Amino acid sequence: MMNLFDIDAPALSAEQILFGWRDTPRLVAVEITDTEAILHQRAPDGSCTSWRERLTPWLLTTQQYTDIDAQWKRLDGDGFCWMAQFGSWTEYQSARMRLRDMHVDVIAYGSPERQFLMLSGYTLFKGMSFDDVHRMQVDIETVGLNPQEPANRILLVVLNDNRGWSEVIDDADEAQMLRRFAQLVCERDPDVIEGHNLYGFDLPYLIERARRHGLSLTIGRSGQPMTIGSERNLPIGAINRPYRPVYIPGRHVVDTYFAVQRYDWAKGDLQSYGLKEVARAYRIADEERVLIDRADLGEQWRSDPEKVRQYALQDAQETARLAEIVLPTEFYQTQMVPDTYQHVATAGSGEKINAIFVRAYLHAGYAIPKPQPARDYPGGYTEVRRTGVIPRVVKADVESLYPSIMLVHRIAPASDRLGVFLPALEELTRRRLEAKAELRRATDPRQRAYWDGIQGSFKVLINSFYGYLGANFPFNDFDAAQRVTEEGRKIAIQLVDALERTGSQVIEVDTDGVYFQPPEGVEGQEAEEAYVQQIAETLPPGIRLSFDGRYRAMISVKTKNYALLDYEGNWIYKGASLRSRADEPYGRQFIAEVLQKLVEGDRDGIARLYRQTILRILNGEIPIEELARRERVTEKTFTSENKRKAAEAVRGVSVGDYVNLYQRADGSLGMIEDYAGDEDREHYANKLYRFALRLREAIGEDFDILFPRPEQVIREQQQPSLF
DNA sequence: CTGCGCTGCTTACCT
DNA sequence: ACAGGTAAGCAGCGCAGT
Repeated sequence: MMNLFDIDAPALSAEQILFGWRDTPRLVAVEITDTEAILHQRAPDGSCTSWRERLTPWLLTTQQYTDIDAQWKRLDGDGFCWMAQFGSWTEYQSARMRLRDMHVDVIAYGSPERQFLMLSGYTLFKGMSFDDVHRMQVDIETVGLNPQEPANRILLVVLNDNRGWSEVIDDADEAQMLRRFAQLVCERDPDVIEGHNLYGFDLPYLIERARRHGLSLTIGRSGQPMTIGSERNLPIGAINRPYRPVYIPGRHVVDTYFAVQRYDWAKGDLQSYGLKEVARAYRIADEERVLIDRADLGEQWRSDPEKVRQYALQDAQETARLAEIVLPTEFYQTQMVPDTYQHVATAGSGEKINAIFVRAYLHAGYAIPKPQPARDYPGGYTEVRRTGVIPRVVKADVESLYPSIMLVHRIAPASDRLGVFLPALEELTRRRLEAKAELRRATDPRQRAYWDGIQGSFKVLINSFYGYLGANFPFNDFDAAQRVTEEGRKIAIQLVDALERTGSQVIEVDTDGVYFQPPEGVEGQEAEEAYVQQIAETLPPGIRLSFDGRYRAMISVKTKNYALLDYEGNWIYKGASLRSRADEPYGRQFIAEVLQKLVEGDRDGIARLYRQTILRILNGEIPIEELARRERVTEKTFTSENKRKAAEAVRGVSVGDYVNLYQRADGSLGMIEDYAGDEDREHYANKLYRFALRLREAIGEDFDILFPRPEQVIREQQQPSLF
């Protein structure tokens, strides 16, 4: 048996820190028994081989607990400096329970796959591209939404894979269908199961219907059943969504419904995450898409089963194309992170970096430090210098500002005794530049997709190194994080000075980017790029400034709130006050129209639009969908005093869902599904005024003339002779 | 009693 | 369980003025 600590482990190279020290290529799964790990390897011809290795579950504590039966090892350093190793997963779990009852500090990962990969130095998918693994899409169509309702049977199951195979399973006998489903999955033996809302619908539905027939869906790689795990949280940027994962031992279950939300988080392009809408937005919908209203699927199935089959197959194929957009980043990260693809696709980026660090520390026999307690520290530099309509605007930004600062100034956590932080960041940066160069060279679409996936997986990790410093992780360091932002602010100010010294008008600076109007004489893209290059040369070594866009006009409203009009006539809105998805559509529409007229200089048009909109609201001419606001139902919705009215309206809606609420004339809130012609028109007229107020700084002195209070608009309307 | 400004809490956005 | 900064909405409070 391998013993990591009795011999001096050789120091890891930067590549080994990032990818693990085992070169074994093409591992597609690690499957766990009580005492063993089964490793599955897929050869280029598609055939699979497997072998077994010993599993030694482990946990870390800050002191030795001799009454816990384990092999205890002292790690070098402070913090979590004792490692307990166990002969089986059962023994590990009972020890973990005991330590939990003792309320002692412990690092104990609940996933045996992760534990095995961390200690062994293997990672999955080495040397493989996204399409090399065997991916299967699953989609089911049912009579209803509740599988417990006896009549709500599964009508059909569609299976599709990336080897050009598909099958639609339907049968008058539901049990027979379920058996066929399990048989086909086992025969085809996929590595990855993909689906849209798999965790929330298809897989739990299959499990429940099988249970009703006394069947167990044994579709694991070695014939184990599919199971539902306990509730976890999916980090989607700053918010968390509770969900219950489904596990199929030896395969990776990935849900494109979750993946697309993570993918869209920073972009915010999508209004809805339903498969049809997403497929349309990403232009991957079938050209001859069959559409069916799911409410009467049972009826459709009776009258035109072929149409339903076609519809379901298109769903599965669209899911496959969606996966190719939203999942490669997570797939290629799995080549680095000691965890399964399924976990990588649902873990936060800080957690992934942490797993890489901890793996390297344990390999060296080093202890894992305790995290520093949280404290606040200042962040990026933000300033608005001009508001209103500004023509001929250029955007320049510093590429990878914080990672560059960490590399140039050698800023790393003080607790990083082994020195993995900067080498890992350096290696990621170097490899990303390489991948981007390959991407530029490649012409074959598959090659391009591969290099783009690779560089994207590096980018996400690179951008998370700074955030890691200021979060609750073992190697956090708030002093280091503060030095990074301090240096960033200096550079931003230096940039502004250089621009203004050379005759530019700076409009807005935010952290690492600046919008400005270049000096007279700098006309056209070529001249603008040369000018940015000239400014770039005034910045410190290792800090790269680049041209990042040019606009016919910018309407600067408030910090982090502005609209851009490009030279093709497209608008880009930035900031919550201009583009919040929560805002009432009529207000967003109003703001968009005002901005358009503002850039055209049509002030009279703005005044007319405002008055007409108020009158349309008061006359009930605006549909309720335009008046309602979108809200996310959270735990807080039901516990916070601020949300009392909303809580009453959304009773029965589950946490995590979005609802559309409108205000009734009696002041209460209602869901638009229950709309009864009782909206509070006065409230919506006043709200329009508040939308206008958001643009006050951009409008300037005319504001009160263009936007009188709604009461006054009404008075003028009643005395038309005065207007 | 009403209206106003303030605080605290929450969400949604930007880099 | 990557970060801080900004805008905006709502409820509740105290205060001033009626």
